[in-house]
Amino acid sequence: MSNVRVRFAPSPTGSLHIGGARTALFNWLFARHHQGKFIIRIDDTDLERSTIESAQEIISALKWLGLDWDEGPEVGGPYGPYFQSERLKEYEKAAHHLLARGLAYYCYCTPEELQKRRQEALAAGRAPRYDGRCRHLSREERIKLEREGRKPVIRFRIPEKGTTVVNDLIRGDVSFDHEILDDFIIIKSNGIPTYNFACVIDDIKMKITHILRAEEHLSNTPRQILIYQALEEPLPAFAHLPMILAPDRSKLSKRHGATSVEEFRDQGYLPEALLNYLALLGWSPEGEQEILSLSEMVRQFSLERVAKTAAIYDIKKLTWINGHYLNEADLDRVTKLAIPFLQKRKLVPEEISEELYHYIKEVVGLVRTRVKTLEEVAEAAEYFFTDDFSYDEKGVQKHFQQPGAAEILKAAKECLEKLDSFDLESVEKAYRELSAAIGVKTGEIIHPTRLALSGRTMGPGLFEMMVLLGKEKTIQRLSRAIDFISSREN
RNA sequence: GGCCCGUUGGUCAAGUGGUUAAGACACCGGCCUUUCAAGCCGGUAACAGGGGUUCGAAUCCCCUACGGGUCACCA
Repeated sequence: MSNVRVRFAPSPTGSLHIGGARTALFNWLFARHHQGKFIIRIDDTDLERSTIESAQEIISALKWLGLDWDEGPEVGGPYGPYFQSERLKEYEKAAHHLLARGLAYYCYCTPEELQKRRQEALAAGRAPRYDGRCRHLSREERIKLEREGRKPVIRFRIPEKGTTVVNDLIRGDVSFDHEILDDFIIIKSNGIPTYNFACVIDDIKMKITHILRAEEHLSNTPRQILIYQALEEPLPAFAHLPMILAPDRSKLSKRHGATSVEEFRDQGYLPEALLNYLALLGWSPEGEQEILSLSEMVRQFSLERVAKTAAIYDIKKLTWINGHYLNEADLDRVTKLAIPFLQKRKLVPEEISEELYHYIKEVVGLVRTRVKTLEEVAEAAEYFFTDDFSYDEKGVQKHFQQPGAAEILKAAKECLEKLDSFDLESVEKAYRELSAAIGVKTGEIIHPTRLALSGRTMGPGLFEMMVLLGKEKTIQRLSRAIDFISSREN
C-alpha cells in the first residue's frame, strides 16, 4: 500500500498541449508505478480565460490517451470539489488566517499603478518587483484608500532575510534569495486566488505528496514553499520536468504545426504511439527497447531516469512510432479508426454496410504496412473507392509511353478476361505465363498495370490489388488506360 | 536586465573518474523484391569553448559563450 498522491492540474484555457500531456503521463506513470493515486484538478481561477469547453476538451483528450484518474472531474473523490472555482471558500479562509497572523496584508495599488512602476523599473534596469509600499499601512491610511474606491488585493509577506531552497528530485537543491522574491498577490481584488496560492491550498487539502510539473514552475516554487511554511504544513516533494521545445528551440506554438493532443488524433496518430513517444521525451528506459507498452512504462518508470535537458520534439520519430503501432494493432480496430478518415475524403458513405466494412478492412490491411498514420491510410486507399483518379505523370512517361505499352496492356486484359477464377494464384500465374509467352519481363507488364489500376507507380503488391478490386474493375481500368495511351499517341 | 535551470551526432538519448562514447529516429549505401514500404546488413555523424583538480575526465570545480525558464490582480 502506498500513499503516493500526485495530480495533474491543467488550466482550462485551451486544448491539451503535448507538453501538458507529457506532464500528465509522467504523473500517471509515477502514480501507477507506486500504486498511488492520480488526481485531476481543474485550475480555473482565471475567470476571463477559463472555459468549460476547454475543461471538457482536456478531459476528453486525457480519456482518449487512456490516462485514467482516481479522483477528479466526473469521478469525484474524498477531497473535492476538483474545480478551483468551486473551492473559493477554502482560499478565503486560508488567506484570512495569514492576514490575522500578519503574514499577509492588503494592498491598494491599482493594476495601472503597478504596471507603470514595473515599466519604470525595467527602463531603469532594475528588477520589476513590487516595492512593498502597502506593507505597513495604518488603519487610517487603509480607510482613506478604501474611500477612494480602491478594491484591495491580499499580498503574501515574504520574510525579509534568508533563502529558500527547493529540494528538487530531478535537479537537486536550488536556492532562491528572498531579496529577489517580492510580496506576491494571493487573492485578487475580485476575491479570486492566484495560482501560486490556490494550488498550494489545494495540494495541502488534497494531500498531494509529489508535485511533478514543467520546469517553467521552478521559479514559482520558493513562493509556494513559503506559503506552506507560513501555514505550518509539511512540504510535498517537487520534481520539475524538462520543457518540450519546438524544432527551432522556441516554445511550442501553433506555427510549429500540431501541438495539441486533439490535432494529433485528427491527423491519424494512435494514442499508444503518442504516449510512447512522449514517454521518451525526457525519460529513458533502462534497456534498449524503445517501443514500450503502457504497462511496461509503468513497470520501469522512475524519476531518476528523467532528464534535466529540454527536449525538442521530433515529428518524424513520433510518426515512425505511429507506423509501428498502426501495423501491430488489431486490424478491426484500425479499420474502425480509419473509417472517419475515409469519410472525410468522401470515399465511403456515412452508413457502412457489413459488406463494405469487410472490403474496407481488406483495403486497410493491404495499405497500412506502407504508411504511418490513419490519414495516410486514407490517402493510400483512395483508388480502391473511386474510379476518379488521374495517372501519375512520371509514371505515364515511364510505363505508358514505352513502345508497345498499349499492346502489352491489351494482351494483359485479354488474358485476364479469359480467367474463370480471379484469385491470387490464378492472376499471378496468368501474368507470369503471359510474360513468358510474349517475351517481355514480368515487370514490364506489372508496372503499367499498376499505373492503370491505381494511377500510381507505387502501392501494394499488384496481384493483391487486382484481386481486391475484382475482375470487372480491373478490366475496366485496363481498358481506360489503353484508351488513354492511344489518345495520347494521336 | 536580475534570478534560476540547462548544454553528448540533425533530433531523442545512454553514460555518474579509466568505454573502441551505447541505442533509436532521420539520412546514405547494400541485400530482398513486381513498385513503394517493411525486414535484414552496413555507413556518415557528438561530449559548446577555455581554465583547473586528478596518474587519468563527457563525468568533479571555476569562467565564458549559447539556449531555455521566470520576474502579471495568467497558470
